[in-house]
Amino acid sequence: MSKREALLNAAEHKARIGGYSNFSFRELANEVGIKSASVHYHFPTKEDLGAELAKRYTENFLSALGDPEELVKLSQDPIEHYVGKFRHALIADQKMCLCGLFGAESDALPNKVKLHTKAFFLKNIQWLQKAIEKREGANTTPVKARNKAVFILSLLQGSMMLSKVLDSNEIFSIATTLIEPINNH
Amino acid sequence: MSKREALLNAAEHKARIGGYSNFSFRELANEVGIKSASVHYHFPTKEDLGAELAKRYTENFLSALGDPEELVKLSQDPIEHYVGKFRHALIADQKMCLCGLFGAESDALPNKVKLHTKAFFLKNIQWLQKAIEKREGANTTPVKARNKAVFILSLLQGSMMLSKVLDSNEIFSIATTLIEPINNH
DNA sequence: CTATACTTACCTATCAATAGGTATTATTGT
DNA sequence: ACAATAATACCTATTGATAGGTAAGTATAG
Repeated sequence: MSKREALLNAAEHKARIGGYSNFSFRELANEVGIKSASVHYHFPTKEDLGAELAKRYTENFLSALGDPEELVKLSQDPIEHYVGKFRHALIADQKMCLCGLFGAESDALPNKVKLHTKAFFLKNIQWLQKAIEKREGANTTPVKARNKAVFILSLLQGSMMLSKVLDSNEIFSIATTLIEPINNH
Repeated sequence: MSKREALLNAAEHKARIGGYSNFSFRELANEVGIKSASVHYHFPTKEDLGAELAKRYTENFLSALGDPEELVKLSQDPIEHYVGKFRHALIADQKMCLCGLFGAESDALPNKVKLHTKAFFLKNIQWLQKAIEKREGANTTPVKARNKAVFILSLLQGSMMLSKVLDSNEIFSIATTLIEPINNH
């Protein structure tokens, strides 16, 4: 693993716990075994590092999701698939969604970081909208599908946060169980 | 207004934009016109200030909500009333819920602050549970009402965050419009 | 006289960032 | 093949700003 990757991994770990201000060049450098000044070689400023972090997170998340059309073709529920990715982040990683945290503090974020965080949400809404359109076929419209996408993403982000602060994975289960009745409405 | 109150107000403003690390003793002192060392007279440590902030926010929010039983008696929908408080925070204040932000970064918060943040969510779930029980009478159970409470609070917190990062109040409207179908389920 | 509400004057730690330097490894021109 | 060039991946040392926190002193009101 390159030092650059190691720096991003260390930064992601810390950012997913306490946000943008929860990682510093010094700490990251110590963790990967270089000097803090050398971090500036890979990332000129902290803003650049933060932007790359959000960008990489978005790319990894979206590529892990795959194509919703493929899932529907294989008779898999893409929404359940989607919820599973969030469940994994919460239960296995025991951490928040990086962009969920960045999103909450977005008004205090450097511009580049904010833009990449925004892109995460737009791309996720697009993915969900397509998933719902493919799953429900003629029973929905682009607007209705997009509204459901916004609803699902909001609920997942919110319940993830509640689960973290109340230290209870059950909270996430409760909230996500109530997604289905909405979908069938 | 006392300096103590002014400090809390300034801290709340900053914290609701960028979280716990977005306010400092120096900045707060400058804003209210005292020296940073004098802030320690009112709040021994930043942890104490943060805890008081979350505590005061919770008290103000709960007392602004009033008693859900009273609302039901006056034929008002307590859930709509509740959603209105969040809408106000987002539209009028143009800021996140303080505890929504603290909740997202709760694993990096000093203990006292984390505990008061946790209390905010427990008290809000209790309020919503009672509201649903009073509104739906024999049509619900304590468990079902609590689950709905968790669902509503998750959705509100999540949609508030999405609205902030996407800079669109419509997102909040879309997400909250979909609360009612769930309630009637 | 004494508690309240500050002030001045510090401290130590940490922050992101910069300047200037050193090996090591690739690339390129002849 | 070999030397010149340049990019890669770091280093030490330092800057100016900012962080939270402390001790000792001062003004003021009851």
